[in-house]
Amino acid sequence: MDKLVEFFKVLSDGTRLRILVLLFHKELCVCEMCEIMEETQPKISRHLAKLRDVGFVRDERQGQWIFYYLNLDDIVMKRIIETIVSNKERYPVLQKDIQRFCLKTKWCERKN
Amino acid sequence: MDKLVEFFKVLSDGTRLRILVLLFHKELCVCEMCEIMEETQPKISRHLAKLRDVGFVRDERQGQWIFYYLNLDDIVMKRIIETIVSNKERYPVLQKDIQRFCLKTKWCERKN
DNA sequence: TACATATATACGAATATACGCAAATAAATA
DNA sequence: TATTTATTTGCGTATATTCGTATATATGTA
Repeated sequence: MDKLVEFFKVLSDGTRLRILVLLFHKELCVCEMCEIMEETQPKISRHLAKLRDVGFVRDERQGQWIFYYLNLDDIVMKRIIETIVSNKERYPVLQKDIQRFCLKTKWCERKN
Repeated sequence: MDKLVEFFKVLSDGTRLRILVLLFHKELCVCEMCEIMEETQPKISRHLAKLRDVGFVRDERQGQWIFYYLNLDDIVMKRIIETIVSNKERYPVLQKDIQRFCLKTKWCERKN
């Protein structure tokens, strides 16, 4: 249960919830998240560090950028994120993030 | 999104998660929860107060006892609890609570 | 090498959280 | 009314969380 409680602690911050929902759609580097979420870089970076520390995301440097990937192996946690995403129309902030994500034209270069 | 984040904040404490999972099965009074969860009464009471303050449970006095009911109208929140319950075998603490709940023989008297 | 860009981190301030213990309140009963 | 049982609450303590700002680190490029 501890891991599940830890997961909920992670989700109990709006910034981290938004990050996880975005990474559910696609891997993103820090500056892409800053732009999409309209948040400062240290703020995003700090929350990503927490997410990485508990293993819910993983990072991969590609040149100048560090890309973050959702890393949920747990089926319960995965289903929780899916439930939120499939009800995104009920959460304006999340919906707006996803909209900016979809409308984004300039992406940092992925190697793979 | 705020309400959802608030919900996760509630779930990010093991005691409250256990309470919600129990109340998902049946309404319970404070002393029944104390016995099932093997926790002190002030501890349970304080967490119930938080849950009531944010509206996730409601209370109803019946004589000497105050019974608490799960009060989740939100479909996303409901589904999250359902997901946890239907995977309870993966969470020993929750499973043990439910087991003690099922084996319980003496109940405080319900009026309705 | 010098500089720009991307990312992480240190630090201090403000705030929140959980807990144990003791005491207060409320209802039931002798 | 006095007592017991059920529940809540006040208080002090320890700890955790978030944020902004400034700075450090790492990589790419001129």
